[in-house]
Amino acid sequence: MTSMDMNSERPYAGIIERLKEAGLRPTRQRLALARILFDGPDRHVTAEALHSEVMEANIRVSLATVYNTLHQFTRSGLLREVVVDSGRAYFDTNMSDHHHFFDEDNGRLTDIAPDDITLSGVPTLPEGSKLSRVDVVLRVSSADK
Amino acid sequence: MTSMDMNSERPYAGIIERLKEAGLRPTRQRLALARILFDGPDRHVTAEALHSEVMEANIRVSLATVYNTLHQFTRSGLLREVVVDSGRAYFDTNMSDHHHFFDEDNGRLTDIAPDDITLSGVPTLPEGSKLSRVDVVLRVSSADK
DNA sequence: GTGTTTGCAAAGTGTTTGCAATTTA
DNA sequence: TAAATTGCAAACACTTTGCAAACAC
Repeated sequence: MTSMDMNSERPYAGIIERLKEAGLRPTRQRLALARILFDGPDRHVTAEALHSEVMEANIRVSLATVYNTLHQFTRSGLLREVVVDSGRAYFDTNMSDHHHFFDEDNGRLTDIAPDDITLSGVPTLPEGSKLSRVDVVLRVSSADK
Repeated sequence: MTSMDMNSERPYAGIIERLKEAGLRPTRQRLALARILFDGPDRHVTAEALHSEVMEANIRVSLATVYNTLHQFTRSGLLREVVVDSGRAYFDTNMSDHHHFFDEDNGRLTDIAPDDITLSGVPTLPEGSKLSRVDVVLRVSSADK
């Protein structure tokens, strides 16, 4: 008995519509990735990690397709990118306004609810520019040994 | 004796001591880079940009040395890295507590004084981790045409 | 002299792209 | 069948590294 009983009859219910709404054909690869990403609680993934995960589920998806899909999902508003590392891209399924802890030792991201932190007095923007987003990252080290 | 004069007679005055204090030999390459970085107002650079700049000054420094030097300076507390792009590293000569505007259209960083923005109510950290830094990035698009 | 630093070129990492083959509608 | 999507392998951008030659003290 697995914990996925409630999904086993119509495993892609909802997800198919979600992809269609985004104008993306519900292909085998996109469905597998979307299911990993959107079935369950919010997640933070890198392309490599998501690729490993989908492979472990015995679904063959190329790494190139994982990259393409992550960007399509981002463009469609299903994901957002979180910049915390100058060497790799992270994606977040939580599209609501919030911030992050980033553990520099293990590369793990954790959400911070917007109520848990307050940012006030946003300064005047440089001439002729418009604010597209505010990112707050609390960098921590886990130093766990 | 003080090293307060920034005139052209002793172009490296101060910088040499600064490198020595950091335990770094004042080589031709390090002096040239340090001068570009620390003579004048605070700056934000990428490795490529700094390399171009030093080359324009007719000082031959390899890109590998620029990378190595940026990291040595960072380790020594002369620079800090600012993470705003998942594809390249930015370095900031301003070591005091402050935040940034990042223009996503032209890759330009601008400092925000800590008084111009207030962050309150930092949440409890995950179990067993310690805060190493708080980064606030206001992403803007210049959309200048 | 001796240990440090440099430059080169090669290697490494993460990511994107061109295009033929495959799949979807 | 027409258009979208995939996978591969090659190309890319940025960064790091091994090592012999050059340099600083």
